[in-house]
Amino acid sequence: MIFGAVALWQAVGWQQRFFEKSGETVLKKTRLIAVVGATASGKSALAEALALRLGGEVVSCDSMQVYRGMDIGTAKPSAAERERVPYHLIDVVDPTVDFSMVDYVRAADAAIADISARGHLPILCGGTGLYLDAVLRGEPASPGGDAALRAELQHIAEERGGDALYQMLTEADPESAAAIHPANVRRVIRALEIYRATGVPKSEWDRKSREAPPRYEATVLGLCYGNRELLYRRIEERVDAMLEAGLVAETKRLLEAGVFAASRTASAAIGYKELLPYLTGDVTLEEAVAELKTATRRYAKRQITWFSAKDYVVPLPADDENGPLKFEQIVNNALMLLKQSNNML
RNA sequence: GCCUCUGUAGCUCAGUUGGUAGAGCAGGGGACUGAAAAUCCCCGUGUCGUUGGUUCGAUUCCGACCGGAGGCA
Repeated sequence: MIFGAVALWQAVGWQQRFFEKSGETVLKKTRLIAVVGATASGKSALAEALALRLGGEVVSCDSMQVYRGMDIGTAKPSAAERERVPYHLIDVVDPTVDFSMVDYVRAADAAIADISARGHLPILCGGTGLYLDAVLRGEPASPGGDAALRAELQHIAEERGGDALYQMLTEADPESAAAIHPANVRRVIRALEIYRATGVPKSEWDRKSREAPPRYEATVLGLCYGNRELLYRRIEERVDAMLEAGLVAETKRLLEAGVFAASRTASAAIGYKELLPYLTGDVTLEEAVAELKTATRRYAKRQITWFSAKDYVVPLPADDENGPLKFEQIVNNALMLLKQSNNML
């Protein structure tokens, strides 16, 4: 019964199309699905299985997989996996480039349009919640920051302290100030930067983009674990596997290539960041690995918090009272949920 | 076998001149609109090893016992 539906979807095609609705010609939004969840929750395998069954192509939704050369640490799909299903937005920039949310949205829009135009189903897959959010909602209405202004504000924070900077924001844009914690200097700077550049409060820009209609007809599946211990075990195993696959050597290579000194974002990647002190001889490998596992667990926790707060995420359990579910079971449940989501047809 | 030190939160430890206890780490919860694998906020009740005794009251003092570390033999 599921396969009947699939055949129909494929026959119709996924591309954007117009249709008549009470005498008006309306642009039908492009259909896509997304698989999200914490790191190591099993997103990639599920996305691949869905792509194979639904005639889809995977669009990575990951802030670090975009970087070339950062392969093991970011858990990119293997060559074999990339042969089975087409992948997009992996290895698109050099690690020295500061890639951001807006760059991602533009690249993702293009990839989605391309996949859809070929009659395939775009399947976003990844753990960078902000990026997915931005794709669904559109890039922020507020303008990008000016490097000189940002540097100036950064300087003030260092010289006079974060409180002084926050005081400036309170005077210029009290509404945004109320929503930002004074200790979160990075956010305070961003809000000030927007206000200085446009004279309009950040909160105003945000409201505008929040009210924009959804850009895609999306179903978002969120892999989740009732028993967090299970997820943590998977994280542990995955980190060990990465080390076995040569994560230390990869980190060393990137370090020697000057990548971490040159980039702001790539050098923040979990895995490399924790192994660096080992390579410089400041901690033992054992200590570095323990730190890496801890950092990964905390990252997973932040992802869980993010995704569980999003009302568009449809929970897809990866376990039950008896332990982990079989992979085939998860895939079947996913297909069922996709079928049930009433905008799927 | 004897002597010394030690046993307090998942871990490492602090502390109570006797009035049932607190830090760091781990962990938990949350925020998040151009750095997001980032950034930031909030959260500490545990048979104070066991068991007797002294005491109005013991985790704190005393004894015994059971773990652990070291020393002497």
